Amino acid sequence: MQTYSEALEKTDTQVLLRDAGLRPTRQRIGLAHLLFAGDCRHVTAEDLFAEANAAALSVSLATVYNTLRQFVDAGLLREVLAERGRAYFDTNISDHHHFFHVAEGRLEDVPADAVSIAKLPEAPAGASVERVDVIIRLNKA
Amino acid sequence: MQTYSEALEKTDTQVLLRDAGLRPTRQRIGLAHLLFAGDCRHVTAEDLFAEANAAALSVSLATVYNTLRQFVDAGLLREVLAERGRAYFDTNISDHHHFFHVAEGRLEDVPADAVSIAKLPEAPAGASVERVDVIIRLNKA
DNA sequence: ATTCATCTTAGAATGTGTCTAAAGTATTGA
DNA sequence: TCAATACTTTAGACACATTCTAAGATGAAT
Repeated sequence: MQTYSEALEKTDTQVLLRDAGLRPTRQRIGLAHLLFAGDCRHVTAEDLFAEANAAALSVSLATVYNTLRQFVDAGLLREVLAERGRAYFDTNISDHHHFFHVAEGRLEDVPADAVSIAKLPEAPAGASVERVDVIIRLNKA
Repeated sequence: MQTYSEALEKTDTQVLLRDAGLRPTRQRIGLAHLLFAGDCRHVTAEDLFAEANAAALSVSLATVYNTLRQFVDAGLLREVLAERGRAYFDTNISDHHHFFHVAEGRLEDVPADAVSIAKLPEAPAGASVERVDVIIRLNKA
């Protein structure tokens, strides 16, 4: 049995997936639900895989990787590179920046209006700016 | 036979290493020479390994990795994370930022004075800012 | 020269992520 | 509703960058 609000959320998730050009399969719905249900989050593929298992969502690790990549390509997620050899996925796709707690390997959002970039160089000839990533690396005080 | 200027450079490299608390071994001297002889550069471990081989410097891949890490720890190099699964090492350790040409997988320096960050958030309690990385991601125009 | 700590190395191991090909599932059209 | 079709999922193999291990080599100090 599911509640009315859960049913609504599932429906919303299906619309989200369809709008992104992705078939709403059981796995994608479940993963999207885990990712987008609560507040904004920063997860690794392994994190999400573990969460899915814990939530009794049967999904393979390969599908978690495939799905994360599809969500990034569809603009539902943003990939953040903060640490050697591991990708983080951020459910907050609005314009913003990041703190990275080096010792803990943890990302934290910095609202766009907390950083002001007063001057940026021109893109070199033949190139255009896709995005400006600002990562503020933090140590223990 | 080596020229006077090469001898001087080798000596300088040895001083550099000693000052960094690293024994000036044949491998470290050779790699430092490759890295710091010319202009500022952005290399991967494999790049440097290939270059060493081409220069008839006998060194193992493990040593290239070890050495790059030691140079980063000693502040002689800066590690730049711009691409999933691969680390770049920048011989320019002065305060500056980067363009990243996504299609080519290539980094390009942006002088510090070409970017002006007018406002930055406070570090969260218990943390202090180690560095602010700005990466301007570029696509083909 | 001898000794000792440090360094290098080959090869194994790890960790993250991708690929393959076979079986499963959603969608479409009759 | 039922095939037919196209897309998905999956286990397991694979690829790649990087680190580890332990044994031999080298540099530094006496």
